[in-house]
Amino acid sequence: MPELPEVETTIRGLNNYLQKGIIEKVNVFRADLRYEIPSDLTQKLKWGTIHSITRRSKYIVVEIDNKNSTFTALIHLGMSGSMQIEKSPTRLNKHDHVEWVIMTSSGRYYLRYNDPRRFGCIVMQQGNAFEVLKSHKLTNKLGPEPLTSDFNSEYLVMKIHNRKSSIKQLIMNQHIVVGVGNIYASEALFLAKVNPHLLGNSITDHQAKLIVVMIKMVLKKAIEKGGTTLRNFVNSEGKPGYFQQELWVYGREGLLCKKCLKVNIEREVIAQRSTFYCPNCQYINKK
DNA sequence: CGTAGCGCCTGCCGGC
DNA sequence: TGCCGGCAGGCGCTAC
Repeated sequence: MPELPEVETTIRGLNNYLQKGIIEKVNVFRADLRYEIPSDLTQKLKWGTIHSITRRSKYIVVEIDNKNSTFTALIHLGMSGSMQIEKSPTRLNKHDHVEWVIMTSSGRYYLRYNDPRRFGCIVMQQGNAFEVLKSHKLTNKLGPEPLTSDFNSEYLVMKIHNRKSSIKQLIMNQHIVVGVGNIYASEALFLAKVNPHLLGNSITDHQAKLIVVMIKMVLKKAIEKGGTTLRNFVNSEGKPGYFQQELWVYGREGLLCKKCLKVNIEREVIAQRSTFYCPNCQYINKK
């Protein structure tokens, strides 16, 4: 579920409360997520200090110092995950799988990992965040962050110019650029006026420039709005995002295009994922 | 190497 | 009311 803006919103919330916190206890209620949570996680993290909470791609990256060693946890929210902070040990919600009890200078907090579908994961490896991201199988082949200058149109053209997949699939490919998921892929292509069916090898330099600009723009605006809440995404303080009000095409099948006001938004399945576009604004010019 | 398809799992919604 | 199909913000694995 969460794409880059929702994960970014989540880590900003966590950093508001948990900086330099000490992990007093870890409770694992259910370990069978995408990968089994290692059974020594509890013991290894106990009395560790949270050194940093950052984001890489859609992973929440938590670096923890403990005695003479450093560990880094990579937390992925999958399709339906979220993290929430409670100020008191309230009753657990359904699908709360892990809880960290964290003591900070402003008090004790209960951080819960909730994930109904359990497509998310929590993995941990010895080393600091940089070392683990560079070496871990899940993160060592990731493409550039979309909001950095490493992601530019020259790079994108280089990665897609000989690809036969659709541009929609390519911008969702985390080896090409990270963070773009199913909502923001449709939105960015709409803003760039590029039809999602177009193949990578047919994208012009001009279109690549627009795609890059629009990916950056849509992600930045979504972060400002606290992300998109379709069903149940809430940030770490339990509040929803507000970007769904600004969506041009996602989830608007059969509704009038808000830009051209001429035709209805269409939904088609591309690579097993719902794809929304305006057949007028994103018309394919066949020569 | 690139591409296509499957499967992991729970919940919700609409139609009958 | 209940059952069933379809759908859901991700991504790794496999086969070709």
